[in-house]
Amino acid sequence: MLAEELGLHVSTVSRVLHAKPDESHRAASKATVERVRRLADELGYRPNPHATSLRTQRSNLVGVLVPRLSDIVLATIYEGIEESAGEHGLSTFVTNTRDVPEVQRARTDMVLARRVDGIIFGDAYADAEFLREVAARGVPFVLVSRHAGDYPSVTCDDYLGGRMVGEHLLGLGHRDVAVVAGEPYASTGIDRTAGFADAYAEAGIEIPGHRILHSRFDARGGHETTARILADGEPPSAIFAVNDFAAIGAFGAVRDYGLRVGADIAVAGFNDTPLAAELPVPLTTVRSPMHEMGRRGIDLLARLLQGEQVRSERLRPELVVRASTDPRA
Amino acid sequence: MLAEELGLHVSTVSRVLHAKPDESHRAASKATVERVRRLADELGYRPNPHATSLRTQRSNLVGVLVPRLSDIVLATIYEGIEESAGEHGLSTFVTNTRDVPEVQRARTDMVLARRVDGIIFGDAYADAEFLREVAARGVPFVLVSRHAGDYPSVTCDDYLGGRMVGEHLLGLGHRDVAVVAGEPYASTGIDRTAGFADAYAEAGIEIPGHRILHSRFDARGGHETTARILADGEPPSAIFAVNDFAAIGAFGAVRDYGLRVGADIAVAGFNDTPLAAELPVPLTTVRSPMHEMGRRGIDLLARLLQGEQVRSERLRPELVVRASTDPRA
DNA sequence: CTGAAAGCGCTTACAG
DNA sequence: CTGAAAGCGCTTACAG
Repeated sequence: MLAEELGLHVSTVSRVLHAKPDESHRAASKATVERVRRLADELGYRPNPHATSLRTQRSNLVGVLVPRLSDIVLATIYEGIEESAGEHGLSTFVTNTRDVPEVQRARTDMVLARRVDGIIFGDAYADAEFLREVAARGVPFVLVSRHAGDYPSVTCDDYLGGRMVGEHLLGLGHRDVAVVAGEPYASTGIDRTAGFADAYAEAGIEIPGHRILHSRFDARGGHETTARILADGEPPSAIFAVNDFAAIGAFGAVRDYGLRVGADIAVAGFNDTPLAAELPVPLTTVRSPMHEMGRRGIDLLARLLQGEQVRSERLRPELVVRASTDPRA
Repeated sequence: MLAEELGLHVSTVSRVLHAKPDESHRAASKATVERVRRLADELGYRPNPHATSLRTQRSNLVGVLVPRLSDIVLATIYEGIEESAGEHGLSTFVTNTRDVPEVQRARTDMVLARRVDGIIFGDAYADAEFLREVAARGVPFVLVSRHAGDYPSVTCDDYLGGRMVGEHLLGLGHRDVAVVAGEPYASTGIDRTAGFADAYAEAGIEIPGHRILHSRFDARGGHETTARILADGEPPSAIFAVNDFAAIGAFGAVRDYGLRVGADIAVAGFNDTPLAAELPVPLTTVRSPMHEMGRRGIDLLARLLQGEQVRSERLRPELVVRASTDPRA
């Protein structure tokens, strides 16, 4: 440690630098404390975190696994995580797993090899199979975006969001509707679809199985799946895509089919990404607190690392009506 | 190190684990090598990287600074970086700087405090002022996406891309055009605008200053700036927005103004993000090799860390014509 | 009030 | 062929 031009022992300096403001007197004399502090920030001294980790057996590092960072939803959640991590004295690093189980496993091993104190999974499979293994290894972790099993998670109330869309479309008189439902292993798509279907069921309308199709979460996935829906007999009068990208892909498919979004067929998405409002036909969608989800996620993990008990959180969504479902909007 | 149930000294084990396949005989006897290796992967042994870093004075860590990860362009570049980093035995971590100089400085300090071996900047200011400081500190770094000064960089040939759009619009007969030019400090926007303007200049058309407006790089920025262009006298017949998000924002502004993209006014973007093709009016844009940029960026840095000399790379863009400029497309 | 020792888990040059 | 020592930069309980 460079601060030995003070003629002090490392241990003294270390003590000073670690003392809480109010008990610095236990570390060294007032004069010494003063000198150490001054030189430290004059030199911009920063303890070597590798040495600290080695010594304290705590890295203050957390690994974050996401399906892909190029998905703006996850990127935004990660921004929240990173932002709040600093406030807890934690450093984070993200990695993409593309929702591929072998990659999830490999990346988990990688972050563990880097001796993280905990993990945030943004790519949980609803079956929680892999998570059980991780839990069995005693690794502290938290889920964001998707929930699974009883593991601590911070999610949007996706079921409620799906209901909101269902009730909205019902209110507009749509009775023949279809769902671009996302991947079958993600609680987001599952819950949004369930909430939507339940709203219809309560109105006495059972959405038939062939109207609910799984899909990838990106624009191309939404396009392909919507094209299949449109190719299947009479087109529905409304489509609920469980995220905005899939909805934008639905726009493309509707366009190719020769129909106009909003005028001929209603389309709704989910997440209210920044693009939704800017589309030529603005997209009706459900605002989910992505940033907040990230912040709360790391907060939860920080508390877990302190040994506290934590409870899952479910954040409230909000319906945003635009012209893609309601021309008057 | 746990592998001492072999009854061997740590140093022997370490030697074995670090020997290249062909010279393992210099590390230990054949039998010992065998035993060590077997137990190591039976136990999934992974050396503690903090200890290794401390000892070797090399962290194999690289810090990546980007304006924001929720910008799909940067997120995709980062995916390329992360992918290729593994092949070089490097680990990366990203952080957002929001293009704010104080944040860039703070985050640079932060990654340095974590003892990275090098940095990749995706947020370089064209004036290179801050980069000169970093270089003066002797930190190895590489730029991606934007270039600045003579520092090693991997970028798209943005000037050429801008030219391509200019020539395309000229070919379609557009003479009164406007540019949503992006932030004045980013080489991407600067070069794309310059290439575009030069194409027009060579055709004898000087684009007037009030037709070239700076803007934020996101959808809202594109919207606001386009609205200003449209409010300023007779609308141009075509708009070049220097990235796809700004172009999508331009879509929104054109729509609000009561015009139709493609039919009444041509709009072109840049980057060919996955959404471009899916828009209700598909977007003409320039494909830039984002993923590849990331891969090459970390390759360059890896070579720099080996002490090699490196040269900047400029990757070739490709024009993708769609209906937003050409209804026949 | 301050120093000195021990030790976190490695790697490397050296000794035997 | 293998062991033992030194040391990377810290922190912490202990001694004086």
